Amino acid sequence: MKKSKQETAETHEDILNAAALEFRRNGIAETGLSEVMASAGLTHGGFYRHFESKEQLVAEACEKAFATVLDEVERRATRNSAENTLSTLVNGYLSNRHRDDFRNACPLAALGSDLRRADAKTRKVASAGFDRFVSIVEGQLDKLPPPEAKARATSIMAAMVGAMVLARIVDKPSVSNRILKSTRELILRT
Amino acid sequence: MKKSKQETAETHEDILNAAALEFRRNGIAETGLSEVMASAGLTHGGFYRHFESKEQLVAEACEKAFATVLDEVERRATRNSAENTLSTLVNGYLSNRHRDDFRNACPLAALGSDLRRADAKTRKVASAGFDRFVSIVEGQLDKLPPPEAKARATSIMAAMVGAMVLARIVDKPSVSNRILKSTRELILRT
DNA sequence: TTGTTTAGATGTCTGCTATCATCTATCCTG
DNA sequence: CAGGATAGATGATAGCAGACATCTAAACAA
Repeated sequence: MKKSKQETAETHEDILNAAALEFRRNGIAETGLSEVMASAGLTHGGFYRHFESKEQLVAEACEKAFATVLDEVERRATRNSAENTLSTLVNGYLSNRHRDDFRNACPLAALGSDLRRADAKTRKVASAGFDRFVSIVEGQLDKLPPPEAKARATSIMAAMVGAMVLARIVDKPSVSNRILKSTRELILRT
Repeated sequence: MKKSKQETAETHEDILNAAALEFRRNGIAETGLSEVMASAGLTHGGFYRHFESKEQLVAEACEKAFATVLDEVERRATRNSAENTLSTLVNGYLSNRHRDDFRNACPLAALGSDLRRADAKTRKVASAGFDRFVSIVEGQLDKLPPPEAKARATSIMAAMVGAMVLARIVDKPSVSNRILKSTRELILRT
């Protein structure tokens, strides 16, 4: 049942995409390898032809998730630079859709406390993802001089991630919506 | 090896304190019951004399952690009401000590993505803890009228939790410190 | 004091996990 | 086209998890 090189590469991507989704939705420790493989349409046995350990899968899946999400955010941020894209970015991040749909969810918010406990390689990936996210936000703050812009972008990221984490914990939809709304206001007030 | 009623109650508290610490430090799914019991100075067998399931332990341990942390925050917030206690509260939360020591860590930041996946009872406890935390912050915003104060307090909580989550993920201490500092500034700028 | 209750220790059970061995059918190289 | 290489399926293994049965010594009620 050997597959061609291209098919193998596609399978590798399938596994990564499945893992990136399942980890964000159900947590890293809570997601078994069989679950990931089944979600990719495979059985558990072929896993070690593609990855040497679960830790490596975690690192690669996080990298994939960051790349996908940040490419999309960057694309929308740089599309029409004349508009006020900061509010577009913030309103997109702090939206009900982002809260409820994990297919393009930010790994920082979806895996917050899991990433802290991950191995060094995964934390490196997460740190790089955070840095890139800050840079994108910073690019929307052209009114501020660079040193202040970086600090400001950093604090905006913190507020957005925290709001999303809390909005998903809380069990009353009205409170969840209030968290998102008030944080949009905190960030975007003039 | 039966113990007196008072000793039994003390043991129950010991288990709760051990669980509250281990869950925050290592995660809920990552912490086994034997680990909790050993941390409380016991063996795994006696567990079901005190709790009917791990889920119940999680709920009670979260409640305990919230109560301990919020009592302390409230105590410091209401001590000298003449001072600017908002900055005291924010600087205390967004401190290196809070980031590095899990013994009195805020469960919202330490268990962020774990709480979202917890059972209904635990999420209810977490939601109540969040509400109480917001009320305490709101009490420090006496310059604002009530409706705005609640929204503002909510966004401050989001920023603090997100900053703490990120400060623990990132692998460079300088970046971690920058996250805490810039978020203090975002919240406390006039 | 005597008999009952029970906190906690020891040990077991079932199920799930990550990891690996083996097998087979297909790809790819020579 | 022949033969080695390999993607993925099947199956096994070892370890750990939560949950529970049993045992015992001590607390308590009579």
